[in-house]
Amino acid sequence: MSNNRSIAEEIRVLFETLTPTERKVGRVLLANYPVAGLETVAQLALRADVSGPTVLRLVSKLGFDSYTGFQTALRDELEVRLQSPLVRHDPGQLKGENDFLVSYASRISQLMQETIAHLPRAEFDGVVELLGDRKQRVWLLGGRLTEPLAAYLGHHLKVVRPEVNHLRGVPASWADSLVDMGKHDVLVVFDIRRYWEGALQVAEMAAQRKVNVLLFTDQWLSPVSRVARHTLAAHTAGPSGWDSNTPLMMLVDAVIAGVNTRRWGEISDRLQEVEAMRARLGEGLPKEGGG
Amino acid sequence: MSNNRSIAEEIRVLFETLTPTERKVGRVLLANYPVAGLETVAQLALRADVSGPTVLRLVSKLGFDSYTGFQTALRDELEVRLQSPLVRHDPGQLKGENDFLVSYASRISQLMQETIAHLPRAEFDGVVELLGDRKQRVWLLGGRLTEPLAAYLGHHLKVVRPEVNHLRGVPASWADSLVDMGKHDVLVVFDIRRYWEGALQVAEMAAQRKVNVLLFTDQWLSPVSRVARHTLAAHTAGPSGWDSNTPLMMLVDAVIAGVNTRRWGEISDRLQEVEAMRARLGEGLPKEGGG
DNA sequence: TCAATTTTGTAATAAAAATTAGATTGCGCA
DNA sequence: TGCGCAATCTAATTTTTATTACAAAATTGA
Repeated sequence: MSNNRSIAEEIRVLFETLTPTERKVGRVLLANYPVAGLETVAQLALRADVSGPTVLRLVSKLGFDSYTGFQTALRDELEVRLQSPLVRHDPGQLKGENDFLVSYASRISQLMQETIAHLPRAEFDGVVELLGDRKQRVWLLGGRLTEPLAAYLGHHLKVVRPEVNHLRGVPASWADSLVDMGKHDVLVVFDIRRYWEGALQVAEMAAQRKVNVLLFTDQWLSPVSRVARHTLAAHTAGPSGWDSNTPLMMLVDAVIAGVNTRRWGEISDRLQEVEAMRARLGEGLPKEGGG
Repeated sequence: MSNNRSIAEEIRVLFETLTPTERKVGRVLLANYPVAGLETVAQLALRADVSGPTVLRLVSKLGFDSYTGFQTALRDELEVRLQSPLVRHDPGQLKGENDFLVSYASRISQLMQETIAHLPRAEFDGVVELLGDRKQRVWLLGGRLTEPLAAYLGHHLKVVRPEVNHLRGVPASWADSLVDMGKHDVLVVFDIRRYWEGALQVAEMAAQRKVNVLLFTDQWLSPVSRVARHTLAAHTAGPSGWDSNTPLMMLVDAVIAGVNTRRWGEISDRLQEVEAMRARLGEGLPKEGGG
């Protein structure tokens, strides 16, 4: 209205000056922009869990003298946006304070692109192949910071295949598992700087027993790569020195998507079963299951 | 109503069978899809130079029993379209494996951009502020799939501040912790679809005790957002695709980065410095090499 | 703690919209 | 030419929706 800022931006700018409930509306609007704003006042109010008048007050603060006017503006914006096929996000348009987040994201995007560019396809395929193979047993091992990633991968694999185990607790206890492993086992190791001696030892022992060792690591390659059948390296050096594990997460996500997509035929049945069970169990505990 | 064809397709299919004036409406609708359909009957009628009832008749032929229902369908379509579905388990889509990784990465990049673009800066600041405040105690709570993310955040926070706790085990045991919480506690909740009832209950109880509830969620906003002091929403994926938690991970990473250096200006400047240096050094990242 | 102020929701009201009924127009065909 | 039928519009009606006024609740500051 007043200026040429988009309504979304206007919301962000005003955000701090809004009352708590008005912020709720703002959040819903931004999180589902702009569709949420095209609903009726009552619907939007319901979504945001506030009353109608609160929605109207926010719209008024945004500079519109009627909800209809607000919607018209949204539609006009949308029309322009949908015309040009390449949506221009114009990250640089927001000046000053938003720089940090925006450049953070673009930096990580860049890291992700690098990660992909340097990743041998054969390695990726090999990993997907092994993890999708139901005749293999899967064992997951993570370091201090990568443990969560291992758990995340485990959760997703458990949905689509049996025999997914997570190595936890003290290293000594892993021997029990290790002694039974052979060429029908896959050991997935996560190891990034600073590399962890224990991981190398376990991986070496496993490799000796013909276990298929898969490695998720950073671009400087954990020594585990020497014994790994396949290695996936993510570029993790974040901005300003500290590491970011987001690119590694993307690799994990990509592997999950790869397994799911490639094995879709096989897993779709299993997925429905799992869904049904989960529904009956009433969306159970948040805790990891196996071990 | 009808099948799973998009409304636009439906119009094209029916086009031959339409009366002359109804076709006018159809043309306007297609030419300005779907925005034209989100206007009022009268507005659309005016655009197409027909009367209101003609519009209604077309809508009726499309299989809707009310104009409102038609608009709802349009909005739903639009919602899906605007959030760029990630990986569809469309077997035909996965032709060249090479494409898979590249397009996967670029889609995730896009999701990350969207995430950032929709994120109210005040929310991010508020989260960093609270998590960086050493006078607060921090409690982490994750759902089935987000538990690892909570753990990841926890690991990093522990490095830079005391009093970081992870709520694990059965929900009942959380009561022990909950009873001691107050306005000097921060409860960080991770909750993405499908939302978890337990998380809401805990968050509600916590909020009642004046605990600062922080929420990491997806763009559809967990109900926890109703009681959360600050909400960070990541754009994950479309309903038909596989969810990717990478954008959420990026948010976590960004928050960690923010907490690590509470001084914004320095980060921002440093970031730009690093960028500039990198440009001048021509991509000076270390190549892969043995460890 | 209590009063002042802001925020928020409820419920009544006004406005606008969708829908329907019936009249009118336009068109093909004997 | 004029009858019959489909297509379309006008205008009345009903329903939905936005809006407003006011009361309740929450928050703030002393």
